[in-house]
Amino acid sequence: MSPRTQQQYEGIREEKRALIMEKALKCFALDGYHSTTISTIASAAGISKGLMYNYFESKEELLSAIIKKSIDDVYGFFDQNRDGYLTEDEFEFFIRRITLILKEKKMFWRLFFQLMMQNEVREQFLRTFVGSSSLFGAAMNPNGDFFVATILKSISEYFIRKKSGRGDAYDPLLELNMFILTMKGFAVTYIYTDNLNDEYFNSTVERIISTYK
Amino acid sequence: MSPRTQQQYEGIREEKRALIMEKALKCFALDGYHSTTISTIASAAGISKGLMYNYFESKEELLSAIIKKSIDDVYGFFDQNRDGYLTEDEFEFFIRRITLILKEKKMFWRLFFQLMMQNEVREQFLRTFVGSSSLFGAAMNPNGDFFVATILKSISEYFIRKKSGRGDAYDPLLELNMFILTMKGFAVTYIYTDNLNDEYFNSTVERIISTYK
Amino acid sequence: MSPRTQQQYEGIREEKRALIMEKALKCFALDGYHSTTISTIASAAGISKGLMYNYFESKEELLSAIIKKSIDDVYGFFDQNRDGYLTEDEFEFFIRRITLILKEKKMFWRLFFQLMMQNEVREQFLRTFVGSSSLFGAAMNPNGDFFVATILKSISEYFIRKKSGRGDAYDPLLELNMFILTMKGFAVTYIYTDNLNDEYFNSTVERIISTYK
Amino acid sequence: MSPRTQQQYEGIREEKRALIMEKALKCFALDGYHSTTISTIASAAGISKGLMYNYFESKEELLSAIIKKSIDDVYGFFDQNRDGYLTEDEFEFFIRRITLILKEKKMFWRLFFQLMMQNEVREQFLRTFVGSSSLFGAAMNPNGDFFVATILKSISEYFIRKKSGRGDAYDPLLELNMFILTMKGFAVTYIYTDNLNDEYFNSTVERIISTYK
DNA sequence: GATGAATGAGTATTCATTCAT
DNA sequence: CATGAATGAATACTCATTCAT
Repeated sequence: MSPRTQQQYEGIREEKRALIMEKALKCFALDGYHSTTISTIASAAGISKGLMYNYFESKEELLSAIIKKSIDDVYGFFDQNRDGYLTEDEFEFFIRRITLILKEKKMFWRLFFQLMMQNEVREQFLRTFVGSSSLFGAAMNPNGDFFVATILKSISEYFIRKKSGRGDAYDPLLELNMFILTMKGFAVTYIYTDNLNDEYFNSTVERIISTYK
Repeated sequence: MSPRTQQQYEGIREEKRALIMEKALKCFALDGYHSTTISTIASAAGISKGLMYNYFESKEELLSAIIKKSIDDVYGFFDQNRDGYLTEDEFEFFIRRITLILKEKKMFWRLFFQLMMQNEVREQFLRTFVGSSSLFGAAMNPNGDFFVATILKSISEYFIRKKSGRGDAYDPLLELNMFILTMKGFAVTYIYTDNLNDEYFNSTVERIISTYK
Repeated sequence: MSPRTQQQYEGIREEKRALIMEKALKCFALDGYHSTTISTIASAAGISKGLMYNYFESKEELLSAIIKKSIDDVYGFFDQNRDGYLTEDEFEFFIRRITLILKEKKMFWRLFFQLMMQNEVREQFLRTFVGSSSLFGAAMNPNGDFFVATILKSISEYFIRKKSGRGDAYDPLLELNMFILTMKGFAVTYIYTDNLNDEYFNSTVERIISTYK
Repeated sequence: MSPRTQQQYEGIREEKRALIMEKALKCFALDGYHSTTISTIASAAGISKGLMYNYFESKEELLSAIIKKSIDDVYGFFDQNRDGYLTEDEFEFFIRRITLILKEKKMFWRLFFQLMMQNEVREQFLRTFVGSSSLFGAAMNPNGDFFVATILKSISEYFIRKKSGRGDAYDPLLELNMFILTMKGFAVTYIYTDNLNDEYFNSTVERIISTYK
């Protein structure tokens, strides 16, 4: 009889918001942002079309919210207090982390690559990246850099340090580049293969580690 | 009325068809298939909307035609009469070929990756791949294999042959896998970077060759 | 439970009803009936959307209630027991009254004109006017005439009486007509000017009086 | 068989555009802008909903186009080359002109008043009025004033000139004010009365002339 | 009484496709 | 062959109203 408390309402809202975002992410990732209708998402979340707009202002805002949350989640996977110096073990740990994130956030990465492939979207994304960053606020380091930049710097330094004790033929930046390409190729392969077996996944991870550590 | 006139007409028709496909490919690749309207393509090709339907039955058929032609073009880049045995020099040549195709057909690869990212499209694509193959008819070898499979087989054998004279630690299949991942990563990087400088491109190619040859 | 409590509830109810109507009138008048949402009104009144429907059956019924109350208020401004005979002083008083009502009920008049401009609404309004009059019940005279008619009759007779002692050129009905047009023009001007200064307002009133008294 | 010429297409477009604007104006004026749906207008114009958007970008743009055209039409009714000095006969002619425009453009004036009554719209309108004026470009005088201002100035001077030869009691600005109020009242009355008889209309015009000339 | 989550009918708008000329 | 006017099905979004709590 008595109305729900403020907290109950908050609870309902948060839960439903999360549910919608989860279902929408999956739809966007699998069928493409444009091919996914609000109706489809609503159905997937078991609610009416209208209610969608009680939680998100527009389809675009829903997308933004998903991206923001996902980036924050990804960020949360990394140890934010590290000093930036990578030991060999930390480098290995880093690779395992990345590949774990790939698995855990597979749908997000699908969406991410998909979006990166459309000029208009990518530019907006990168602008947000560099610009006001309200969208990626949480994904910033204390010094204001986007955390991806920080990580890249650490890895870069790792490869440069490895140079000492090797011949002149070893170019740390080319090595870094090869590492990145391999990781990217692995990511794309994993993300767009529907049923990649674990054995392949794991042995590839080990191979990457043994190659670049 | 005379055969010659008939032929001329055919020629003009083919030219216009090619023009439409070229413009459409660019639009699809840059803005996305769904975000590109028939009107936009018609404008880009300098013709009216209505005339589009004189050349292609539908937007989807236009897409199919583009894919088919592109695949045939790509196929044409490879020597179809080779025996399947790759020497070291042929392997190097193969890598250079692949990266050249990447450059020459950049827009197609963009479109290709974009399409692969949508379940429905990918499934249809793969079905066509395995099934009746009307779409990819030309891309078949005399023995009926899709040429990609043939190429993969050659490369696979190349890596296996390399094993002789190396220690047990060297696993040719893992090596092959790393090679493929690197190539894929390179492809994705190149395709989705708007102004990748030639120096980076070339030195990466050399690095890949020196690593995997 | 006790009668007093019951009464207190009634009192609170009436107060809240009045508050809602007041806020709604302002919103309707300023932004338009259709452009005003139930949510907006609820917010303005400091209550929830749902509670609105505890006080008014629908948006339309809310509008009806506002109109009815406003008309009754306007009616209350006039002396209902007058005999219908206007002296010169009473005529002057009448004009001052009208212009005062204009000020006091500015928002209502805005809404009123706005509604009169839509065919469907106007027709319904006029039907209610002539017909069962549930809406305007209170605004009726004991003899059943709508009070506007009564007032018009009095004024009409006032103008006719003025004729005696003037030349044939003076047509009382035309004079009445001019008076009404001027009043209407003044009303429209005042109602739709956001910050009309008092000086203009007052001197115009004096001018109207001196012209038509 | 041969396609329509450029001119034929232009002709069709202009005719249909005019038809849509005419029907839309009527709907907007009679039922209100918000209450009129695109479907209704399309039906009234005998075309499909979709075609509406071949001629106007949006409902709002349709409204803008109607207003612009109407204002230009109204402007065309006035002699733009007059010197600004009004003789008595010209003043009379001016009043007759105004009332004629009222008749000819009744629907537009209904719409105009309706729009003026909504805060948001009015402000935008007035901004356009004073500001860049792309909307009302044609309604400007060579010296850049909106023509309404020019006309008001002429009339104002007319009333001031009339003062010479009258007693001190005669205040030309108050007289001007009364004139404007009367005209406005007449306009509103005419515009919102569905079947105003001609006799009333004409005798009122004569009365206004004889009063203020 | 009070809340706001939930619904669904309705509205503006887009766009592939058709068709008269 | 060529044009662009015309159609209609689909889609994002709004908002009055209902209802469980």
